[in-house]
Amino acid sequence: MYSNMIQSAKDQIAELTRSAYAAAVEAGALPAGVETPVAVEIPKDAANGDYTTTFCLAAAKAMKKSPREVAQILAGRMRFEDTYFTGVEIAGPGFLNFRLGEKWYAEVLSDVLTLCAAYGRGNALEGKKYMVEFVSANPTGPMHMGNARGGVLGDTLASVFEMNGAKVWREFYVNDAGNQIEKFAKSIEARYLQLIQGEDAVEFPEDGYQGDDIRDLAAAFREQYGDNYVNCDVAKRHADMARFGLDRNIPKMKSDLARYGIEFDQWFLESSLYESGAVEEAMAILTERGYTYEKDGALWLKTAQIMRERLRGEGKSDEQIDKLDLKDDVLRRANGFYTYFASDIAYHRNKFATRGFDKVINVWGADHHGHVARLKGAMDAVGLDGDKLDIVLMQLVKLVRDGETVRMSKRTGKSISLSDLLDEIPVDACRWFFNTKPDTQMEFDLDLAVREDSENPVYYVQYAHARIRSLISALGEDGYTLKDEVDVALANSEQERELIKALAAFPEEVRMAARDYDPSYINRYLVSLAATFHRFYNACRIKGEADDVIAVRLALAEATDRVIDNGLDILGVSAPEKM
RNA sequence: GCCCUCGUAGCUCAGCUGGAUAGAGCGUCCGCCUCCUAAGCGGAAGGCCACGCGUUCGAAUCGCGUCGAGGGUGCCA
Repeated sequence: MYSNMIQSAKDQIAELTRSAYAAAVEAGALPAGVETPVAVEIPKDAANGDYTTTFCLAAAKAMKKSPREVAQILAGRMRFEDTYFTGVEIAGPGFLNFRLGEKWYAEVLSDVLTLCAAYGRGNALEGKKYMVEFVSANPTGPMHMGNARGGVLGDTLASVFEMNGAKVWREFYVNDAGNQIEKFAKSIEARYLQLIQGEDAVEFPEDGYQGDDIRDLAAAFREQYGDNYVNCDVAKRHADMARFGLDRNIPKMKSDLARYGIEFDQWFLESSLYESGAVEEAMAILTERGYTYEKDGALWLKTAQIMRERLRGEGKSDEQIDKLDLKDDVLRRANGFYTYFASDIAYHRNKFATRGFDKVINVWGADHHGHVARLKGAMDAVGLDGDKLDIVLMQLVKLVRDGETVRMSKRTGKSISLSDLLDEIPVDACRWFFNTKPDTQMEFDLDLAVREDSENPVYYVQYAHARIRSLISALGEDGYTLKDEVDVALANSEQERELIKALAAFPEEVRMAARDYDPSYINRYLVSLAATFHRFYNACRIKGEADDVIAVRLALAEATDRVIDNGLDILGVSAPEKM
């Protein structure tokens, strides 16, 4: 059961317009064969109707008449019985403006109250198996602001897909293999030996991880194993130290993310791809398909050729492609180790070929953008469809306090980690603020996020919810509860009509958030819904009115509350009863 | 050099597949509680939509170019 009353209204106008055109052709008033699509919009100014179509402006030329003439002819042939509309008027250069009738308002209200928690759901992605892979932070150290933003964004995006009917899998890819793990092990090793033999006796690797967290791991390792690893096989020492570090870091990441309300269906280990032979297998397929070659002792992927094929498919000319200066990529280094790219190909092949996802969305930091096209191309090269993989790139987060950029934590003097942030900012505010449009650089105002007042949009929305709860309970004490039947015609003030229209918009916002991979539609919508409610609350009293007026206004308040609840639920922000 | 993202009010940002006088919040100024939560509401001021050319009935929106900001440019992940 779904409801999208905006879409329903638009569909009706398109239908009304098309049949009016057909009738006009029949009568010989307009030429046949004009296929201009009927675009339906909601005018910014309600004075121009509740809905409008620009069909006459767009089709006039092909019909060899002025837009207003076309409008005249069509308007005269529209029948509004059993539609949501009361009539049509011609305006401006040739707009057809339609006015909603009671039927539409009544259906919106009853849909919200009937569907309850399901109101807002859509079927655009019905039956689709989606994966959202996000955060996937390097397990060699603490997570940073970018991971926090990615975590919230990915989690909310996943919820948005679910609301549109998809079956969604949330996944964290753990880079527990390869070069950086070796570096991780060597860093712990150096700190461990330094603890025992003195700082100066052991040189710290030049490209090692400098953070205190590595020192802590080394100390903990020593506490557990004493000096046993001083004279030990180096390979074993590295392996055991890496294992030790990961076994501490990964649970920490899980618990840090859990503080943000983020839970994954799976933590997928990169190492498992090596253990299962999936990397070898993917490389074999690429080789078999003729996309690899060996040079300088390394195994290379013919990225330039693959990308050329892909870009040609997108309609790019050879000249444009030449300018890109495409280069091939190393899959297996001369030292015998596979690159990250190689395991990533195996990983994404696993997502599609082994696990059968229809669509995979990866949330990445914008600094990875150079990798996007290559990975899509590599999917083509292993015989899959790179277009099933979409990457959401997020720009960086800039923390601001007192109008100045903050790079370091006050407390630790280090770059601010995801858990540091939560020590300072409530989780609701974090989830709200990080859920911004991914492709814009984000300024996170620490002063604003902690403010518990009207300047903070989280509280503005939560306040609307709390206000409604208290209103409803006050009415309940007077014996007024939600009725099955109310007369929407009594809710005919401007504020009431606007509120119902706002309620009707929710499913459409949920749909667009999924379409554009941008869950911040929900944030903006909720602020606007809350504002519409506050205006209604101010203009329309409830207590003390006639019983049937109380009934319909109470229903409006209930419905608004329901929608705010559903919206906040998608965002993972709480909806307090009292504030 | 080349590629990606961005440039809209003092600040943070909306503006959907081109549509009617360019929107919101914050900040500034002026009002509104004997009455359901004033964490609210109403009003005022504030814009060459970076700039130029083009496409069209119509451009903040699409195309090309210039300038500016951030990111990337791969045997790192």
